[in-house]
Amino acid sequence: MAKHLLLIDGNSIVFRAFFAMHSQIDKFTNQDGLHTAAIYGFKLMLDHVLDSFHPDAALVAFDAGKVTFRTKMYGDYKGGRNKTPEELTEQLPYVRELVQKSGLHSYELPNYEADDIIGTLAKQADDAGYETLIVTGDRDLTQLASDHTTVAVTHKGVTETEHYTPAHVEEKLGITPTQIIDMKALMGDSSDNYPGVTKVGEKTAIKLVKQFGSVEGLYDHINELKKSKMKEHLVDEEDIARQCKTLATILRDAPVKIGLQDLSYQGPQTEELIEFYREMDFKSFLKKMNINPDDDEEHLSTIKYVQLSKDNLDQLKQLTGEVSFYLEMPEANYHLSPFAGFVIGDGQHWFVSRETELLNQQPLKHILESTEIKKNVFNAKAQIVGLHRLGVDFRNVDFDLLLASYLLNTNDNSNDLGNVAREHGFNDVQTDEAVYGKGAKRTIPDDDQVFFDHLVHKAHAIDHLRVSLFKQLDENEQRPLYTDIELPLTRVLAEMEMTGVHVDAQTLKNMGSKLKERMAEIEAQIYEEAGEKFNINSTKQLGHILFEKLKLPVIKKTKTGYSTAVDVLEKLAPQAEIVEQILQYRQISKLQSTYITGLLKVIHSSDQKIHTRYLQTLTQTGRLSSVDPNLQNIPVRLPEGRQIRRAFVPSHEGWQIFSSDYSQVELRVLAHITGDKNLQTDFKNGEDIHAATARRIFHLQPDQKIDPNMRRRAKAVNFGIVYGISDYGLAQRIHVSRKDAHEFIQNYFKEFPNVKKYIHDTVDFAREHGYVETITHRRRYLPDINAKNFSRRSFAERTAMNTPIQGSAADIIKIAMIRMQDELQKHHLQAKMLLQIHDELVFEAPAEEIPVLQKLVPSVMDSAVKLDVPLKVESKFGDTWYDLKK
DNA sequence: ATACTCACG
DNA sequence: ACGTACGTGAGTATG
Repeated sequence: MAKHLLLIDGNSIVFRAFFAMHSQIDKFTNQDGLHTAAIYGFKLMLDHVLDSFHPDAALVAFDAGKVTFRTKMYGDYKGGRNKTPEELTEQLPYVRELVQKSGLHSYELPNYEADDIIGTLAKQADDAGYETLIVTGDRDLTQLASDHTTVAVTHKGVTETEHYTPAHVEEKLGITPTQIIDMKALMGDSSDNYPGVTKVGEKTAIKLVKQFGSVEGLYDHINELKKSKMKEHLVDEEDIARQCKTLATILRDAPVKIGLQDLSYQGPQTEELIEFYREMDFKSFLKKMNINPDDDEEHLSTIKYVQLSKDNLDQLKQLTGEVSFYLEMPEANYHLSPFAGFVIGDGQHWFVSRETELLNQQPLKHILESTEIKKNVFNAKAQIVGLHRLGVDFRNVDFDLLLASYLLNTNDNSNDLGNVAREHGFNDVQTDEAVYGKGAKRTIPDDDQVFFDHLVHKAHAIDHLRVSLFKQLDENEQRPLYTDIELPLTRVLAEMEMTGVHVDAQTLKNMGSKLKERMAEIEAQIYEEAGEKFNINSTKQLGHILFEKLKLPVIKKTKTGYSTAVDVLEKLAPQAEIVEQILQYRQISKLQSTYITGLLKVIHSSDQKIHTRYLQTLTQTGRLSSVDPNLQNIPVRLPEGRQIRRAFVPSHEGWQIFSSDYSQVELRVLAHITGDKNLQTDFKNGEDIHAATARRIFHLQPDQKIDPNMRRRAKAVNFGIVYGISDYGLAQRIHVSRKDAHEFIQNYFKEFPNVKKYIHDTVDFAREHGYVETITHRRRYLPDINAKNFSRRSFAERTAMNTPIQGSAADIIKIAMIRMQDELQKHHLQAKMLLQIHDELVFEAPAEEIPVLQKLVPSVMDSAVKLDVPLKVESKFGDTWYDLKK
């Protein structure tokens, strides 16, 4: 068998590792304050590579210094680069140490780059019949790919790589690996700072290389090119092109003083590595080696506690001030989870028990229900629901660690108390995973000591973090958001979840059997057309049938094969009958699996209701989400799917479903926060906003009729503005040319100049402060806003403009929900709020209350906040969620 | 576990 | 020239 050689581009991997983890740079420091993210990332990459590639020989090549033969030849080579940050340079010696202790050789050569060392040794290896793997963060090295040399380029982090073989290069660029040199010579390289030929980019470069084979071939036949600007540039800049080719060429014969025989890989020096990991604080690697990372480190603190039973409950009478409380429910779904135990205490005295029946006994029940005694918790909604199931009405939550942490930073959030505490610099508590295990092995420990100790540390963490998180909320001007919106909302959501929505199982079952018949018919037709049976749900098998057997044109690819998504199939539908049938099959199978069997599974047998959970601390924008099941995506757009809503019925005879929704709330928010006079005028005049937009951007006369197609386009532009527009995206959506789409957008900005200004200002604000805000000071941090990578940065820019809009709309409905719940109580209504679907509230109520709701609900919703434009609310009601009528 | 597809606002 | 709209959750296939 051929020998295997591993060549690693040391500097480029270190750079990649450093910047991949840059957002968490301060988390990766060891006890001496040394930054370790790059070392850590390098080690991750190393493990990952050695897992699948078992080298007989291995080398990590480093750059020897700034000066190389290339800089001597071309002074600006790699010029203009930012200075390497100190946090990175300090890590380089340790990376070398890691390399050596991991059993790999390292090498550098004055005057040459790591690339040249790799190119030279890869050539020697090819000649000697080795199989070689090159690992790098630098795409330039793909020019080294050959039949026996694969180049793995790191993708996102450092462990995800894209493997370049000559075939892969051919597929991606349509040229051979060595022609990459010619391509780069013509197009230049901005990061290495050499220019290439003026106005020649990747597309043109590839075209020329394909046509002439190489830079030399091009200039031999330059006369064959038609007269053009491009030709002039090529002729004028021949010298530049030839020089760039030299710069772009990785040497295959650098004067390296080592050979393949010097590179044998013997595996890691385990003892020394362990010592090194300890020094670096790499606990996860030590754990992988089954070594306790804490052996010579501090343990968690010892906290004293008292175990409660029915005989010593009286001791709790000493708790009269503020308490921290934690009821442990091992399963995520707190509507159903068993109870494992609880802890309560005031920071001085802690009490624990597995006997959750005690919670319903005095004086414990009194403390939990008291509106005098403040409670500190982690995830108040779960605690309210859990305690409700135990017969306790949990009141007066003051501090919710999870909720406060989410408001401070939506990015680094976790549902685990241990993780959240760590985010805030408090390490004296373990994660549930560390104590209970994960996956199938997850279990509450039998050992009282272990279990109670964990509970007490959790309560202690809550108690400890209270002051500092409140302080941070104050500093961010987020205290009212927490106190007046999110915390009261928690109780409203808990009540909605506990109320649940009544779903008629028989209706679903009847629909299910009809769908099943229809599905069998379509399935038979599909097999007929295809000439064989196959799994229609398998995109792989379906791709094979459509694109290989039936030879339909490939419109779009995914990273693993052919795309068979709706937009693709719709384009193919005219060409083959089978495609339409597949679309139908998909539609029905989605309804069947997600909405018929899916919903049937989650109807509680006790009350015939579905009790979803709203996640209040998940989305990046401040919206809610809904799980187990998701009741925010019940079909409505297509008539077939809409039928599902027939199963959503009131829970009492003679009651009705009532629903109110905000009309165009996001665009109204846009009109408000941009202060754009034209947009505000259109809303104040009560215009059909998409029609009004069409009138403006297509310059129609006041008396001119708006054809539906114009309105449709204007609507798409409005959506685009809210989402962070691009001409390409808009063009795709409304099937016009990119040029036309561009013009629509330009017209829009001319007509609504303050919208344009807002977009600019918001992105600017984000660049300067690193976050954006909604009208209630809800924050979203955008670490990528200054990213070097174009697409990451663009994405951050789009979210910068979208988040204040989507997030403010979320703020508004949250305020409305809190007031709504109050009003229902104040008016002694039996009506219950059941669902929130982003801009819509769904209720059930006795028929006689419907007229009351018709006035009350819209008035509460449209006055939730005062904007510079009116908020418009529309209501409907009916016997089921399907039958809603105005 | 990850990718793909598709349901909603 | 880059790579496309923003925010979610769930079911199925497959490595």
